[in-house]
Amino acid sequence: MLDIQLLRSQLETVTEALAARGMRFDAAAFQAMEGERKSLQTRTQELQARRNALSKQIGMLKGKGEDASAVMSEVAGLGDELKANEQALSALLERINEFVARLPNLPHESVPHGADETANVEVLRWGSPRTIEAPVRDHVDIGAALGGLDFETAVKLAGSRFAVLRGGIARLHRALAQFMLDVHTREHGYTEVYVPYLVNPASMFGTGQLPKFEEDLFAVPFGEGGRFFLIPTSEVPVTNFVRGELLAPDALPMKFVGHTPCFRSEAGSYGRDTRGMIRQHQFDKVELVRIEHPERSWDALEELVGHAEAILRKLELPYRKMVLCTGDMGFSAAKTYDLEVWLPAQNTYREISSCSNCGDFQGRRMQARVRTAAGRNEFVHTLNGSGLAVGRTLVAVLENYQQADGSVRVPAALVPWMGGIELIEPVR
RNA sequence: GGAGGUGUGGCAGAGUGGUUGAAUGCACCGGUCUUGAAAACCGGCAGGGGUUCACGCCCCUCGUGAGUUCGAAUCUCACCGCCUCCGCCA
Repeated sequence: MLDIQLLRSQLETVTEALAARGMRFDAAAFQAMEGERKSLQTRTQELQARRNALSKQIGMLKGKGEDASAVMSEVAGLGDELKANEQALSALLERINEFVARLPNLPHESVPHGADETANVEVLRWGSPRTIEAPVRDHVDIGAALGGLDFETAVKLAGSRFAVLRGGIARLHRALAQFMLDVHTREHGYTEVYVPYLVNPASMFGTGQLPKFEEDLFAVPFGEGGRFFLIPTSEVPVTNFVRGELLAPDALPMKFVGHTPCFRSEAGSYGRDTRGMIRQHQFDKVELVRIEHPERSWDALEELVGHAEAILRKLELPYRKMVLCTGDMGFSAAKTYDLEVWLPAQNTYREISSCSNCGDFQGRRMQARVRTAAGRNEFVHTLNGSGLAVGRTLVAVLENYQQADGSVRVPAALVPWMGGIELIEPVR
């Protein structure tokens, strides 16, 4: 959520910044609502002040045993107008709030300008694609040959965009997640967390999925009129740890790593990535989340990306590091690095991690603050990044480590997590 | 599922219709004292918003939302969380 004070005082600057993100911001509509709010609020508060003063008088008079009926009838006359004003004001405030809640975060000054992903900037390329003896097969064929990747059964069980894994590939999938968790906890200082996969609407608001992106989520009705949402990323439950909290300075930074399934409706992505497990309704992800002091968050972002990169390096998977341009960033992000892994079958790099600093955007939505040394309360800065998307890492390993005989080598760093297995062979 | 209790500032904890946004303690900040620290003492200290050049004035907030009342932390209702007991299930 943007600071409404900023909207009031720097309307032009904000409008420009949002335009860079491809967001058409109706400044006139906002100003109209604000003008109305101002007069309505002033009038309402005048009436409230009058009522409070008169009521206080009644109290004093009655305390002294005097007659208060004249004052009482005067204050009674205020009732209708006051009530009407209060209702109009709260309705308007709700409208303004809803309006502001749908505005995305402002890009950091270091973010390149551009309309879409073609304007993203490559800042680093690591590793070189190994030579694979022709023909190069994609993970779907590799998985089918191994008998470990089964989309037909998944369709029977659930539908398209789901997968069933078996044998060595299922094991590989588990090993990858465990490996990532162990590296981040042992080597990068993150605290492992286990969290709910269903969350309430307030949590979804806190990280920015609601109110604007409800169609991307799976909802589960519960109780009378209540509902849960399936998390689209563990960023949601983990970041919301601090919702509504006023934290002591020494409580920060908080560094969490969680492994959860993620659920996305993928509404609007109908023709895209229909083959294989690149884009699924359910996938596992190991997520890094950091709650930071405002002045530390930009350093923290660089660290965080490095932690995600470390996984790719240990697995010896070639990747490149991109800075997303203004037009390609997510709703809550102030700056985002994407890590893209080399997929030989697609002969290109594909996103496997997205690491963002959200600044105070989520902190303000969550009302999560930290008491600074100066005694002021500031909204915390929040960061999150995939470290990594497990399903896509599985795809990357299958494709990059495929061998001519149809088997798949296990990356050396992963062998201990595979119980010593170095080669994935067909399921019997 | 049934019965009862409870939800107040960073924390603990008073407050049951009227000059209470809220006693007190702890924590925190400033000062006195001290070579320094501690202790003691003095002072400050909830958040958000409106208005003002400023001093200030005003409004809202005691889990959330409705309601009663001239006036609600205090009364009523619903919801949410927590605690205890009973039942049921693992």
